Amino acid sequence: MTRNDMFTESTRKQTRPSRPRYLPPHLRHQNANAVFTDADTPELTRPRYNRFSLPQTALNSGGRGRGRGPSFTNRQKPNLDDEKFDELEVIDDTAEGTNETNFGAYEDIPVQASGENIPPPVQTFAEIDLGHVLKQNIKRCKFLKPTPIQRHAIPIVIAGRDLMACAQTGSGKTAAFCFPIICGVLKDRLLLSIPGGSQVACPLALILAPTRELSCQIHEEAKKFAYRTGVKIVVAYGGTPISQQFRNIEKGVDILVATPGRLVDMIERARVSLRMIKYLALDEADRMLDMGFEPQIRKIVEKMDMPPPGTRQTMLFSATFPDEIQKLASDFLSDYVFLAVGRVGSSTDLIVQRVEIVQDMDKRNHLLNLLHAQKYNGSRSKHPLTLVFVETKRGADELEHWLSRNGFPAIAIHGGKVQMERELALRSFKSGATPILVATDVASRGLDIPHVAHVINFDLPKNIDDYVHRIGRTGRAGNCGLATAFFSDKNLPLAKSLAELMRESNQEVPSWLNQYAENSSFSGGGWAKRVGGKFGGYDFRKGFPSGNENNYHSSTYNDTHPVPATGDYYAAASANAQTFLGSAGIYADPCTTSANADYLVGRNENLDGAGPREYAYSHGQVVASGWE
DNA sequence: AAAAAAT
Repeated sequence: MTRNDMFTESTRKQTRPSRPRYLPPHLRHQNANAVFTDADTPELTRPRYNRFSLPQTALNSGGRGRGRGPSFTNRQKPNLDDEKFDELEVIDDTAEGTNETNFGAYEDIPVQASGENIPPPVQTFAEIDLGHVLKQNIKRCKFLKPTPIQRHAIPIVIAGRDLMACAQTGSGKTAAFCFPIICGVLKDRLLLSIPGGSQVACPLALILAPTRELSCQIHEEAKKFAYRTGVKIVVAYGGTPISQQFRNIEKGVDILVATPGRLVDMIERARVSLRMIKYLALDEADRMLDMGFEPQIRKIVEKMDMPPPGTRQTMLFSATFPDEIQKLASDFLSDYVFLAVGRVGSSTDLIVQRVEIVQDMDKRNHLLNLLHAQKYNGSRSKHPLTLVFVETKRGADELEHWLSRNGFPAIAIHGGKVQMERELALRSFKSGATPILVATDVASRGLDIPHVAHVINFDLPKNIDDYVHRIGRTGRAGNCGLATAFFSDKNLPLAKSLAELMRESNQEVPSWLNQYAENSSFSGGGWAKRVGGKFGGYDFRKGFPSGNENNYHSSTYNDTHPVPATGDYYAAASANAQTFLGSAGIYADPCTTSANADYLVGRNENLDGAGPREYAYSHGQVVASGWE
């Protein structure tokens, strides 16, 4: 089946080229700090291309294959005179396996930068002093022009600055941090005498990722970028024997790519030391700093032997950067630049988002209908790759079996499977052998799976940021994709933020969803309020983009005790009170009480029928909720 | 309440 068949008539309507050029709200009256958009790009170098004509073009391109853009491409033909290189699998996150990618879709994307003395962006790779070998590799990787994140981030990192960047995985961000790291490692190795033959490995750079599969993916890419530089890159993650990974490390390691648990293990066994770290990169940083991960990351970054901020370079990347995560992250950074790149292939026009009301008991049948429609809608050879997200591991297994029993070859991936099964599932999906992958959030972030045509949120996530990451698995590298969500009663808390997100990305919002959103007292998906509009985030050092006078962010963000002595607070003395407030980006001291409460944590109320929860209020509005 | 990440 072609992409063409997957889109409904209403979809076509939305993607008319006549739509006005979208400008993110906070760029409309822009003056503060540096803002670069393509308006800064000289007219001659700008492509004759309008981002908003892309979906239309792509949709009508059925005869020419899947959603490709117009005739131009930023890709060269592969350089075939280098056989060994070509043996390496090319899976950089800006590629889609084909040699043609809609890089034109990147050109029109605004980039916002804030911070002190921001190094200016470049327009070409030639302007950056990366050295001869790296330039060769850039050519081999068929990168002709840097993507927006690369144009901005690479000069910042080369200049020695710390960086917090909001950018989608499909935007070329892996290369954005790998090239300057490899370049820096090459220079540092000349200056430093690395002890040889030592039992303990001392990498110069550390790249951390939240899942094993993602660390593998980054490793594969980084190896390609470092080809023939002599820079040694090793990956370390759990679920697989540690002995082989030790052997890899013993051969020397300049750049270590790792998941947190296995890294801590190796450090505690004194096989790895972080004392030589000059570069630290956290991929999917918002996940790395969420409640479950933060202590481990803090341990690695602050309590082992890693040099402190200011003596190393730290880079944080994520598609979304909630305010409270930025606060945590600023502990790791020194005088950093904040970059926000407008989303590509995530919640932009390239992904058509649909929401349907489906109650839990009807979900299976509804899914089957969708899959049937997909199957008989012109598909002759292959079923399009469909990624189905569910809430639980058990739910994933059950749905896998149920789909298989009903004639749809499906395979599940979740953290309850052993690593071999996980990798098998991913391979089987990628190859098309099992064109339906049922996944938990293990697959929601960072993974680059080419040609995912359809993401189905069988169970919607609690958090709008997770939704953004999940649908970002389709519409990669400038191609278009479809995302369908099953919205049930349980998802009421998400109504408002989902409607907002869809509106921002020029999607048709069903009237019932707007109705739910209006009636909802929830300010932002239950856990955390999203700010930043079209961007994945907004530099929290500037405060809220829209005038919320009642916030404590801009003035106190780096204060270890940010609660003002005379603040009007009330926090219930429940164990989770602080957590809830923290999740909403609000700091509260549970000992501080006041009759004039700005923030109040109520216990065990059942506001939406989804079960009793705790709620945090500000002036009568729910600002956070969660289970006790 | 769930998921991920070490054994």
